[in-house]
Amino acid sequence: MVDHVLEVLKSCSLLSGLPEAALREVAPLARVRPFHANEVLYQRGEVQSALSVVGAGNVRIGSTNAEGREIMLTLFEPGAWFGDTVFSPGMPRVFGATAHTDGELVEVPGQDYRALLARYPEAYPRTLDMLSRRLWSAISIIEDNALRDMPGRVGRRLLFLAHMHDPQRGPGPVTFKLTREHIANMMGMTRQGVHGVLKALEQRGLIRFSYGRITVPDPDALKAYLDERTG
Amino acid sequence: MVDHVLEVLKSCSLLSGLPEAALREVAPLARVRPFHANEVLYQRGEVQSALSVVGAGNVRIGSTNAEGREIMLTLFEPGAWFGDTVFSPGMPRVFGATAHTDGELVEVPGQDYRALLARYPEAYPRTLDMLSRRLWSAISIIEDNALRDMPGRVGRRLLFLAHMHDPQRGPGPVTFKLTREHIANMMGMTRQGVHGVLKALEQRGLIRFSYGRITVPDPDALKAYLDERTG
DNA sequence: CTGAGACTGTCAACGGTTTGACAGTTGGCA
DNA sequence: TGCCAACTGTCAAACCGTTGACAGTCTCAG
Repeated sequence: MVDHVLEVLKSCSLLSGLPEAALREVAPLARVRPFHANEVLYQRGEVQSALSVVGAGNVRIGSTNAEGREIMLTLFEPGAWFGDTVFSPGMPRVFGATAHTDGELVEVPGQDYRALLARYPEAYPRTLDMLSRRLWSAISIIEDNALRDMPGRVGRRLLFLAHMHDPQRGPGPVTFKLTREHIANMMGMTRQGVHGVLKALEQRGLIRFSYGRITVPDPDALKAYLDERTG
Repeated sequence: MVDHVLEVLKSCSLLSGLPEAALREVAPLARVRPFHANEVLYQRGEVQSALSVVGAGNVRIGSTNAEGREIMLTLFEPGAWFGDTVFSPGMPRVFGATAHTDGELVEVPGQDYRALLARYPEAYPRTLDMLSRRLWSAISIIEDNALRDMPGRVGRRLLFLAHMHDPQRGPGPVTFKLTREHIANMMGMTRQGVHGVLKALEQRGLIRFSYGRITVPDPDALKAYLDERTG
């Protein structure tokens, strides 16, 4: 069990600045939490803080507005970390997390994680680097929303997901288990609007899709196309 | 001179986790850089990394697309810090900075800043906290863009600016030196579209504006109105 | 293998935003 | 003081995405 936790923690880029000995220290403090598709993992407003690492399956991060419309911010793959309040203890959670598929979470109590960092301060720079990169990603999305048209926004968001999916930037195809509606909720568009955009991208051979799935066969080609388009 | 630099550094929330002794150490290494309105301070792609603290005046952060349309992400006030690559040395700058008014920047070389943190590791938690909060702000904006309508987006962005302007959340009025076109560039809208939204908000007494200026007399009232509206 | 539920494709009508254009206003600078 | 450049208000037409609706397709559980 602890070995399994250790494997998951090792796979997490946020923790890769910590020596293995440190991970061995926290592994026993972590909790494994299996989840089923569409289960609510955290709700906005909860005050407990934990660092969650996706051990298996996918997790949607997002929130819901008063009318019940869900907005999805991103989709996390195994190895991804989240827990927006881990670095700001005492603050209520700003975003919610929902299981996208079956899977499991490894949760390190925030206090233990922070104590661990304090004991291994050499890991801080890496931690700041990871947070900082996540901030860039977020800001890039804001930027895209402001100055791209709809096909540009959707295409770039798919690239963003592809990058999250496989940070090593392997040039191969990437497939997501996303419906039109998921994408619509991610972009603040409608299902029908997404349909039109995806159809156009498909006709250029830049994406392919089937029932409940969408694949980017060549992320670099998609990126080249998007950069060429001004929009 | 060094005293003046020290004052600016002390005013910066990112550095407030460092003891004064630490700030005294870096102050001599910092460079004061006066600027004039609309001067380009940094361009996207530059690789040098520095932590910049606004000493006086306002700075626009943003970027430009291929057609030359500028998008503004935020407006920084004195005491604000930026320098997106400070925590990820070697990466090219992701955003550009332009002087919005006359003013001055205090620049600490990234290397010196990172070395200082390493020497005073007790400052790391505060640093992570600040970065983390900035990430929330960014994600909140993405969220607003996806699930609010246009008046909701503009109103919330004004609140965001008000918060940046005065993080102590004083309840008083806040004034920005922004044209309709600046706001349009910030929101990815047109000048005319912004006009309509602002006019509606003005009729409710939630904002006031004059030539090149816009003021939010009561941020809390604006927030209450926006929360009441679902959009 | 079969049915129910989830997902998808498509259409017309509607509505809100942009486009483009122009005149009026403001404020700073000579 | 007067001028010019920057900023603002406003309008109609064109455009694009949404709304709402419905039938068709796919998948998986039983």
